[in-house]
Amino acid sequence: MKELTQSEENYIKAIYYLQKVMDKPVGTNDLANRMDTKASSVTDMVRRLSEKDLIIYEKYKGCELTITGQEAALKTIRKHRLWETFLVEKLNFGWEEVHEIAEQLEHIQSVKLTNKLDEFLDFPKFDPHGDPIPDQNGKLAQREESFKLIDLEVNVPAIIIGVSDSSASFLKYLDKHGIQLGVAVKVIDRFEFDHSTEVLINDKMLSLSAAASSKITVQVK
Amino acid sequence: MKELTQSEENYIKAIYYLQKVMDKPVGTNDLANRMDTKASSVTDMVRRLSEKDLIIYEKYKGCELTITGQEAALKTIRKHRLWETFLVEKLNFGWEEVHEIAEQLEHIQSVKLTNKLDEFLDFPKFDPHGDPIPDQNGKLAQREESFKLIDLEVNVPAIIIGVSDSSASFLKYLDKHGIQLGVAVKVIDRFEFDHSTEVLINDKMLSLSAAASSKITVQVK
DNA sequence: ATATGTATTTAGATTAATCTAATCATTTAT
DNA sequence: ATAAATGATTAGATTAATCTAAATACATAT
Ligand SMILES: [Mn+2]
Ligand SMILES: [Mn+2]
Ligand SMILES: [Mn+2]
Ligand SMILES: [Mn+2]
Repeated sequence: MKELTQSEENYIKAIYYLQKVMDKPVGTNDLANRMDTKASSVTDMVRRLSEKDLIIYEKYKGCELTITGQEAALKTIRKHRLWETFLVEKLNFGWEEVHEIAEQLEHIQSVKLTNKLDEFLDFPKFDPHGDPIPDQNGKLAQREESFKLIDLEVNVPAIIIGVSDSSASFLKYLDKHGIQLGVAVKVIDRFEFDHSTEVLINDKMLSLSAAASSKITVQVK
Repeated sequence: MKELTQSEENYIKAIYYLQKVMDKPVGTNDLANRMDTKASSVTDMVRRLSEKDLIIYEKYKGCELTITGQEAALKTIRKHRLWETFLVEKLNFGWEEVHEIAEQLEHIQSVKLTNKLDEFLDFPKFDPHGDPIPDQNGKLAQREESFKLIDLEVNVPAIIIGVSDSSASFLKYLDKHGIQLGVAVKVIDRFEFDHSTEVLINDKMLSLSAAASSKITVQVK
C-alpha cells in the first residue's frame, strides 16, 4: 500500500465522514460539496481512488470505502486528532484554532512520529472537540451513551462531552458563554415553538437556539 | 508575499545553502545535484522563482537569492530546526532520525504555530546538530569562534558543538562512539600521512579518519 | 411514456512539477 | 583559434489536480 497524496487523504476522509452521516453510497455532488470542488474533479479523483482499491466506485452509483480505504481514513483521522490534541494541550491553542492547522499536519508521513506523539500526549482517547482518536490499530474508544443537548430531558444533570461542529465561529460562541468539554449542564426549560432551550451552565442561565443545542453532545451523569 | 509551495521552499533552502558554501552564483547543475532532480527541471523552477522575485536569475549565469528570498529561506530553516529540536527534546527521537521528518514538517504554514512551538521549546538557539535556529526576525545566534576537529591543535581541550553532516549514517557512527554535542574532546596525536586523529573522548582513546574529524565542529573551552 | 430537471460524466484546457533527448552556449585545452 | 568537453536551455511528454462547458444518464412528475 503506497503512500497517498494529501489530496487523496482528504478525499478519503471526506468519504469516510459522508458515509457515516448519510449511510448510503456517497454521491459525486455530496463529495464535491464537502470538498469544495467541482463534480468533474470528483469524478476524476474517485476513478483514481477506485483504481487503487481504496473505494468501490461505479459510474452514476456513487462510492464507498473498501476495508483498505477505511484503514487509510482512520490513519489520517488519528493523525489529525492527535495533532489537535497536541496543539491544545501542549501549545495552548484555543480549540477553535486547531482544525485548520491539523488539516496540514495530518498529512505528515511517519508512523513512528504518530505513535511517539500519541505516547507524548499520554494516549488520549478523545480530541479537543470530544471526537474519539483511533488507536494504532484504528480502533475507536466507545463512548457511554450520549445525546445531543437538544434531546436532553428537562432537569436531568449532564456533562458536555463533545461538539459536532468544529467551526471557529461556533466554538468561539461557546467560549463566550463558558461552554467547554467537561462542564455540567441541566435543561431548565424548553420552548416548543422554536425548540430553544434554557440551560443552567456554570451556575448561570443561558438560552440556546436549536442550532446551538443540536451541536452539543452530552452524557447523563 | 504569497505562500510558497513545498517544492519552492525546498529549492529556496537549497539555494541558500549552496550560496553559503560556494560563495558565488549558484549554477543550474549544482542545484540539480543538491535537489536530486534534472537540470531541465531546475531551469523551469528558477524561472518561476525569479518571476516571483525570490531569486535573481539570468540565463547561463546561475542564480542568487534576493532579500525576500533570503527571508523565505530563513523562515523555512527556522521551522525545520525547531521541529528537529521538538522531535529530539520532546519525543525522544535520535538525532539521526529527525531530518527526514523535519523535511516535511518545515512546510506547515502557520506563523503562530512556529512561534508557539519556539516558546514551548524555550526558545532554543541551536538544533540537535548544533545548527543555529533563526529567531522570529530571521536572526541567527552568533557562535563563539569554532573550528573543525580536524584543525584543532594537539592537547587543547575543546567541546563538541556541532556536526556539518546530518546524514543518518554519520550520526549513527558518532553515536556508536559516544560522540554527542557537549562532550569534551582533546586531540592527543595526529598523523600527517592520512590526517587521521587520535582523540580522547569520554576518557577513551579513539582514532578518527579525516572524513570524520572534518565534519565535527568544536569550540575551545 | 414522455418530458423535465437533477446528477453525473466527458471533453478539452490549464498549471505545477517533473522527465528525456536534443540543441545551444560557454569554458578549457590543445 | 579551433575543437572538445562541460554546463544550461529548449522542445516535447507525462502525471496529478484542478477547472468550464457540453453531453449524457437517471429519477420524477405529469
Ligand atoms: Mn478537526
Ligand atoms: Mn488535510
Ligand atoms: Mn535537518
Ligand atoms: Mn522539505
